[in-house]
Amino acid sequence: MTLEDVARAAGVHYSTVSRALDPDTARQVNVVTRKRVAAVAKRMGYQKDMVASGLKRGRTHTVAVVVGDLGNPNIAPVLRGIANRLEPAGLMSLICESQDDPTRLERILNHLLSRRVDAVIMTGARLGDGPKLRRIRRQGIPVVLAVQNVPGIRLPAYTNDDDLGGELAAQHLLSFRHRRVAQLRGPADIYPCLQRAQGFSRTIAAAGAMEVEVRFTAPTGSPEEGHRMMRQLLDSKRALPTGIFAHHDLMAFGAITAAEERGLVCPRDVSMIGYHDLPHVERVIPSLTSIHQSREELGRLAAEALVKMLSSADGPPSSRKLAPTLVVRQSTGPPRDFR
Amino acid sequence: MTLEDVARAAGVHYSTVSRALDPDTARQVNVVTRKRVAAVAKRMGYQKDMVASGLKRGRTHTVAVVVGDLGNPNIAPVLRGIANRLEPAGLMSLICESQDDPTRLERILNHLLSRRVDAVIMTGARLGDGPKLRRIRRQGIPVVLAVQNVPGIRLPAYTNDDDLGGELAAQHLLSFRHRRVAQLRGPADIYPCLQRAQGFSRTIAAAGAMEVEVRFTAPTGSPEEGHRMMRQLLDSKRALPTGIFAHHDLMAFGAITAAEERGLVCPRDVSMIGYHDLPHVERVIPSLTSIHQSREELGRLAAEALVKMLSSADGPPSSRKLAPTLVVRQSTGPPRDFR
DNA sequence: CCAGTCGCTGCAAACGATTGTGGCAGACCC
DNA sequence: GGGTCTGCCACAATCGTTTGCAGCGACTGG
Repeated sequence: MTLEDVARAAGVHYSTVSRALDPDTARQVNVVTRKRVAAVAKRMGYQKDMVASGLKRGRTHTVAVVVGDLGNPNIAPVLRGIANRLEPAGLMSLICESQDDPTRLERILNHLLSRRVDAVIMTGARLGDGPKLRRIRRQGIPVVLAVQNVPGIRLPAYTNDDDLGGELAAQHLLSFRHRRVAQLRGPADIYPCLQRAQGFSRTIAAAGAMEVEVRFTAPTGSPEEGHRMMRQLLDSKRALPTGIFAHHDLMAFGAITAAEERGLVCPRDVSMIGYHDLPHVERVIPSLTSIHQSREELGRLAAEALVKMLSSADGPPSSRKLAPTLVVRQSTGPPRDFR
Repeated sequence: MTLEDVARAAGVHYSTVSRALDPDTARQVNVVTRKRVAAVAKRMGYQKDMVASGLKRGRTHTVAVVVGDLGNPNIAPVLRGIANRLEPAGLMSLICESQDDPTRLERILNHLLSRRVDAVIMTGARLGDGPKLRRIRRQGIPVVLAVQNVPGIRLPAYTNDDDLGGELAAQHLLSFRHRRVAQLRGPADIYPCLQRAQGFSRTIAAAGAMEVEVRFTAPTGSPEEGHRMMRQLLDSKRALPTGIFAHHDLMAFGAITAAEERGLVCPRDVSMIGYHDLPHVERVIPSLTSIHQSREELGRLAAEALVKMLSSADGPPSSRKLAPTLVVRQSTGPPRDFR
């Protein structure tokens, strides 16, 4: 079922059919032929071949969405935000998982070039990914970052303000008069984690409180890692911090478990604050104080920016940082001394 | 950067380059020219245009994955299973969200035809979707179902055995000697929910126990719906069941809350068993007894089947049903009379 | 030595759409 | 009435690959 079939049935040349069916060129063909062609096309169930169209026009109407880890439950809402915003623009998302592996990412990006995607949304950028992304950009393909930013990169980015998130966590602990705190850090090559750490440390230092350094950073945000890091704190000869900021809710869970194994009770003996406000953390025991941030909105903004970049020639849209909020629940409270 | 550019640089005709670079035809060209061409292509960074190739060959190397609701946290692992299995076959997944709307689904499927996708994985099939899917199938495009099956459809399906899941839930309650039970049902046009209900009711009836009918089914599996349905049970003049099977963990949460609002304690006054074994339900209070089923594996199987259908001409691969398992936690126990 | 074969490569026609160009009417102006 | 303009449509080239076919040496067997 091609243009030619329709043309034959309608008694016109196939180029006329092409023009008649494309809203942008439809006015070039007489209204009566246009109607006739449209009717015939509809009756025959003609559907334009997007592949052929893509070859000729150089537009595939496809946006690649690169995800670090599809197992991460935080990512689904972002994908949804992206897909929903892309759809009215006639675009679709091609999903690829880099599995947080630079070599894989490199291979994937090459493949995407070969597929002639119109644009790329990078949701799992790590610190070393800048050059790779710039290479894509230089090929004339718009690239935007979502969720995770990379410092020093000149690409539109739609992220949460993780520095502020760290600050909120610190302020919350300070408000309970914690004077000795620590943080369980996420991966060192993820910029948001660095920012959380920075916002937290800065605020703690400014208040003259004491931050106990934890040497290691977690390679992933799993409960096991949280458990391991908390054990390290518990096993060290230093006095235990009374307030702890985990860079991930799951790490907070693991840390709480580790504390409980030593007979410590949260929040009586140690306050714990998580990050991400995962669904249902309000029902865990103790319900987790956490930092809430948007996900679907981030995807929507990133897609929005891309649609703009694809349709207009003016400069790249500006980045945006969304403010996270603190959700206070049962896992934080005043330190023992103040009860 | 096209075949022609490479050909010029290598001093051969571009058709020779095409043959030299395709492993399937490479043996048609002399080994020394082949090496030279390969070297030149590599040096120039040539990448074949998949769009043009797709037009000529009629293969886009793209598989559409239709998802009912991207907000559902259960879906991400399925996508991961799909993507991981597709990747080594050189395929990529194009994601589309039907938002559980038949009209939208229709539009999406048409669009997919226009994009000439190689195959379709349908993860969110509802009861009325059979004809639409058959239409795609008739166009020669392989279709497989994942997660949600549809009765009477002759398509390979990779699902969990929800009838068995219902049976397990019933057996568990019976093992505690519950004699009066009820279920909070999920959407009526989702086959897995029907099967859960059927497996549950059958097992309860066979044991001679009593199932209290709840008239309504939930349009979604949200906590609010669970709350609403539980309230209905509590408000009815009939004696309250001692064991309740919710078709979704979130509905179980809502139901527990509703019970607590009436001063009932779970599991002392009423046992609650959920479905899906969502991440972290082991930490909620009370930790939820639930039915665990696979997700990533389902995606992997569906993708596997598609790859087979695309590469070989023999009949459709056979469907598979994975057995769920019961995970016993704190939200279930013996009814009060037996303590 | 010649016909037949074989290995290699070039030629050109597709795939299905888009789009610049040109031609043919009819309308219009003076 | 001749010239110009305008509206409408057909023609054909093009996007970058794939692939059947043909040509052309070289080799081989009789």
